[in-house]
Amino acid sequence: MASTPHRRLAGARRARGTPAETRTRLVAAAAAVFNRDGYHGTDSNRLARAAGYAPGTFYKHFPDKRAVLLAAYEEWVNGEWAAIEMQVRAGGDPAALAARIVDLVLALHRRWRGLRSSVLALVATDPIVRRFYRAQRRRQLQLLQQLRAALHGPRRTAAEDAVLLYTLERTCDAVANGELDDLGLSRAATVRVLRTRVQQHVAPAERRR
Amino acid sequence: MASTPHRRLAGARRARGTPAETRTRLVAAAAAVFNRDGYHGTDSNRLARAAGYAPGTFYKHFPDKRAVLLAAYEEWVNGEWAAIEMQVRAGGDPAALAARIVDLVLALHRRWRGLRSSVLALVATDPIVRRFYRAQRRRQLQLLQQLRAALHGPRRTAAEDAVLLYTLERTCDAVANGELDDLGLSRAATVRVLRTRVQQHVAPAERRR
Amino acid sequence: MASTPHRRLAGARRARGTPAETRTRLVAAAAAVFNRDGYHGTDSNRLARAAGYAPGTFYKHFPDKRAVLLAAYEEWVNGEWAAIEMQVRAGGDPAALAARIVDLVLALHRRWRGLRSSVLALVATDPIVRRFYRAQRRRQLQLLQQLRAALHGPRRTAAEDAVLLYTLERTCDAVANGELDDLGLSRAATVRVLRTRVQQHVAPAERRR
Amino acid sequence: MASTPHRRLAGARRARGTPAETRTRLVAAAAAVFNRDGYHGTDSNRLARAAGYAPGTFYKHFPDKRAVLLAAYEEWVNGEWAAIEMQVRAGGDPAALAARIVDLVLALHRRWRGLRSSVLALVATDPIVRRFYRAQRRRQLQLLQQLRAALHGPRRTAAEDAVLLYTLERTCDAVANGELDDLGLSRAATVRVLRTRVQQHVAPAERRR
DNA sequence: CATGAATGAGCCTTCATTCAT
DNA sequence: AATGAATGAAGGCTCATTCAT
Repeated sequence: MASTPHRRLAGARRARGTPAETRTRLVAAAAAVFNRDGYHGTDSNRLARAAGYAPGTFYKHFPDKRAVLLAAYEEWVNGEWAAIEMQVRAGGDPAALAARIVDLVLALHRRWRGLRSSVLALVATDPIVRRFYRAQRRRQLQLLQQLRAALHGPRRTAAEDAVLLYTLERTCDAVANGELDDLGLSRAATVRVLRTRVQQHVAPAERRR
Repeated sequence: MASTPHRRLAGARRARGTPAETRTRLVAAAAAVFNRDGYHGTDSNRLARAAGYAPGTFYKHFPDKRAVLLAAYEEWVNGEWAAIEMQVRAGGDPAALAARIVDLVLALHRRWRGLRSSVLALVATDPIVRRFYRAQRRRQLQLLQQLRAALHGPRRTAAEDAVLLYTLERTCDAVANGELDDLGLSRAATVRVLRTRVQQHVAPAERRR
Repeated sequence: MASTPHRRLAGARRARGTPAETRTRLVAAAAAVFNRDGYHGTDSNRLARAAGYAPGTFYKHFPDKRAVLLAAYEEWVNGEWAAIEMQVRAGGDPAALAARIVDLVLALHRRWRGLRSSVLALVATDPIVRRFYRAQRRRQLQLLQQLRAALHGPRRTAAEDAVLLYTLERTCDAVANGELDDLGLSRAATVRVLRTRVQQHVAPAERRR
Repeated sequence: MASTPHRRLAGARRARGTPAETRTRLVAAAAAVFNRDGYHGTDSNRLARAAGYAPGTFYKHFPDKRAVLLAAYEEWVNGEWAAIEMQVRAGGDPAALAARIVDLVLALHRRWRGLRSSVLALVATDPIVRRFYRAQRRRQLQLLQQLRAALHGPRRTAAEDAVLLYTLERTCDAVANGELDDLGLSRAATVRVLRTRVQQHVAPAERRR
């Protein structure tokens, strides 16, 4: 009874779940913290603590700080695609679908603008983040093509697709960041412009105007 | 051990010019270094040395690192505007002018992509940089309106103007960053799309197609 | 050049004890170093190294350099009080007790003159140190009153108490600093004067002279 | 007329007075700034500017920052002595004289507490300041003896004189610093205690009480 | 698996001092 | 005599990362 006096406490060490669960928690917490404070606005200790772990645990699951950012971003991109695909499968007439997609993208950019900014801040200087980011873009382009095909939309060059994506992304960021409000522009009007752009790009040109 | 703790060898080599000249050198050097290494990739000592000065000199001219970034960015924006206005004054038919402006913006984004990225990296997290950045945007919108007026272009809403600017900016950044090459897209084709967009937005709609 | 700017060799040698132990070591080392070199004669890195730690460790335990000074000073004051109270409890006739207290205070001022000077150097300019310092003084005044009561000493006004404390403190500092030796005065004689002052102030006036 | 185009401006260089005047201005400005901000709270550039000069000028008149402090302090001590001697020469009965001297010392400590603190902050760590400070103390002791002689006061040992000086000085500092107010003690009562001490020490013991 | 004390390179900034003009 | 631009060592503090437990 007194033979293993330390055992009980030592044995009571946290074992809060499988490694996968821990990793998931770390990524989720990191996403939230990056989103709030920015990549350069936190440190890895804070990320670990936000997930309820000690600093060391963080480095058991990620080689470095950048790695969680990438993981969080990947999760985000996957989520965005899944949501868009769900909308596409939900069907509806092209105009309505385009509107729903714009709204969706906008909402996600809004919710995760800080995380997105964190990624962008590294894309310029970090080759690995850059490669990762562009890989996501490639998949995005493919998705757009599939979407157009599904809707029996018009032929578009890859360049046109890319410009549309940039327009959508950048404008959504602007709305999400509050940049438009700041400029005294109407958010609603801008969203309408965006919807039109997406529609015209993606939807079959039924006797336009 | 106390008394006068810093009996340094300090000294001053030369007085290489007026404060204005020094400031100019510091801003120019900072622009180049930020452009190459990114805001978070250098430090104020390096910026000073790049301009040929000691660390202390830096702080005689700027309260902190952010301040040079702002100065460098302001210089850049002014330069861009001046160049665009020069093109506008040079005149020519709208299509050609639009093309020249797109080329110009593209070249400037290409040359200074790192500087631009540095600013963007801070816009998300630093309120002062954000305010500064948006003030520039406001002026940009005004310029665009003037340009359209000068060309007797069509009526556009402010939202449309903004979306055009975002499209132009983001796509130019993408080209400048090499993102397009990376995606296997033709830079020339993309530029052509951009030119068309700008033309249609700004130029009088003479029997379009 | 960016990516991960600080891929350091960082590491941790050992976990040499509980945070409380580390803190204690840091305070003790800081007391010694301040005592030797003065507050403005060292820096936080040196304080950490003196305790056997790296610079970063210091800031895990104190928000800034001033905080250790305060901690070290508090420790010192507590030690002085404890020692005096021990003497009081040891009892003895008032004259002898007064003498022992003066000797004690003197010894402590002698041993820690540099630390005391460090605190005084900040009291004038740093509001936080000032508040702290005066709080200690208040407790000192209370202690003196209790001492007088315990000895059934004469009534004294608070002003008289304060003047006695100042006399004791300042003269002890002078002796401790070697100021008296420097002035060619006899340390023993001065101590005798002090003892008399304290005795007369604190002890019952049995047929004085 | 055009032969010496730069002469006029170059010749118009400031020549605001003799070196002695410049030095005096520098010392006066330094005294004021040290008094307000403390020795470690300003820098030599600020001292020069406060006197209306450029940084370089400062070092034409003083070998280093410490030297002005010493000069300012010396000036202060001389002023205090001169004032006291004036009071002594003004005569009057010993009790009144003692009161006037206490008031005088108090007023000067009050006015220049920051300057005094600056000196004290260095005395502990800087041998040169220490030597200087103690030389002043020696002269002070002599003055006290002369004062006692002039008043036909009682014999006192040098140790007693020193303790009186310390009491006077430290208590005046406390009053000047606001320490007493802070402790909830009456300034007037404390001053009365001080006056009595000085009187008893210096004045002939006419049937005391 | 998790902990968290410890690390130390390095960033930002200050300021006593110099020297060419 | 005065100037003031320039200096650069060093101080305060951070944070990505490690490793003994």
